[in-house]
Amino acid sequence: MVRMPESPESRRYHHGDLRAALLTAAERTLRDKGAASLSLRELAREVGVSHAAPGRHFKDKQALLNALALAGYERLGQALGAADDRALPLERRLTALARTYLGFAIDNAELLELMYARKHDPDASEQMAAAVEQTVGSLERVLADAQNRGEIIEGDPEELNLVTGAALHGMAAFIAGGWLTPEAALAGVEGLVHHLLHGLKPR
Amino acid sequence: MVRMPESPESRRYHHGDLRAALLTAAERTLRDKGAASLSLRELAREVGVSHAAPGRHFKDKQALLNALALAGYERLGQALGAADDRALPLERRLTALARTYLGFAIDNAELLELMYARKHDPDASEQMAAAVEQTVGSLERVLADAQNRGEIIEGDPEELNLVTGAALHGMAAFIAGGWLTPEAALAGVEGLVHHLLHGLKPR
DNA sequence: CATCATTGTTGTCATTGACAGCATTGTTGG
DNA sequence: CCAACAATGCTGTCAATGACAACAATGATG
Repeated sequence: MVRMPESPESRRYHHGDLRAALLTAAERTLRDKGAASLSLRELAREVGVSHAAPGRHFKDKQALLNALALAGYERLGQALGAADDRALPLERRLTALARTYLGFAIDNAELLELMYARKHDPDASEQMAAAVEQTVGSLERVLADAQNRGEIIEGDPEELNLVTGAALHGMAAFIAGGWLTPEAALAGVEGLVHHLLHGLKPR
Repeated sequence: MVRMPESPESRRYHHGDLRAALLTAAERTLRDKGAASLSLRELAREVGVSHAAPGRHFKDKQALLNALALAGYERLGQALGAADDRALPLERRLTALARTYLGFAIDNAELLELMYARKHDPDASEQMAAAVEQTVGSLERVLADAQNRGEIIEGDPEELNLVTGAALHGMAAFIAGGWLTPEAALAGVEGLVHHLLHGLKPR
């Protein structure tokens, strides 16, 4: 009396792609109910497996979160890469990049918070580092190009990356943290980039 | 065999100032072992009270975290206020402010992360909002003064606050998140402020 | 000093993450 | 074709935790 499939496709002993299913469910829960109320057992229930099944795919809860964050960075990196049009004039190019980043922050506030909150597993961070690099790389590329073209000042690229990155990151954090509404954020992008490029001092 | 004080002053039925003791212990734990491993019961043990005692002072765990964050904002706000010298020329004044903020981020990385991660209790946020306002206020004051003196461009103050605030916040987040070492951060402050004021475009 | 609000205490519950041991399935080499 | 064997799931169990209820000691107040 054990083998009694309740619906055609459910109840296979092997789920097929549990890992992916868990990640998907996790991200949905994250979006709906926040990172706090993310429980492995709850996920298992949602996906329809036993409470210990997730353990086969994620060593512990942190591993699940790491995977989630990694996926986030990959999507963000890809979005940024796709949004970067080298043909655009600097200010518009940067604005487009910023808009994309902030858009991601708006649509994935909770996820972004997760991504920021690294609990550096020294091994998981290899992949992570690569993913992060790809997101940061987009910005670096824009600035490097601009520097090569003489559109922005010379000087240590690291420093320029830092300023620009910090400003973008700060905005995104404002959004993710709820200090800034999506509307206000998007409305401010243009000004943000402008002021970054032109400075606050009168010319 | 119940009433047997193990040391002179310990073991009073009423702790005297449990609330404060809990907050202190919590902050220490936060600093040492991170926000994740912060348990009410553990705190109770450290302070030497029963596992349910904290419940008298904090409705639930989140309330404790809120109180912690609030205290953080108060300290930060005070530090910023104290560091702001209206007599200083703009760039130095701003740099001093930034240094103070980043210093706080360095010394209280975990706490800062807590402060960013608001779970808006609509009531607790009144006090919180006031505390936040005080920290943000420092920056606003500097920029408003500068604008009055014609040292920076005119235009919507909100927008200027946003850019500057985002850049500072971003740096602090980099520190709190471990992407930036304290040394690198402090070394970059000067450049950050400079680039903010003067812009990235050549003059 | 009798009453009552504060503040602690013990006891209990459901939930959770982690792990151990076993069961089922899929795969691979003989 | 099938006998290992690896992967992947399952059930059972544990200790820790947050939350709550009922009760006890203390302190404040009229």
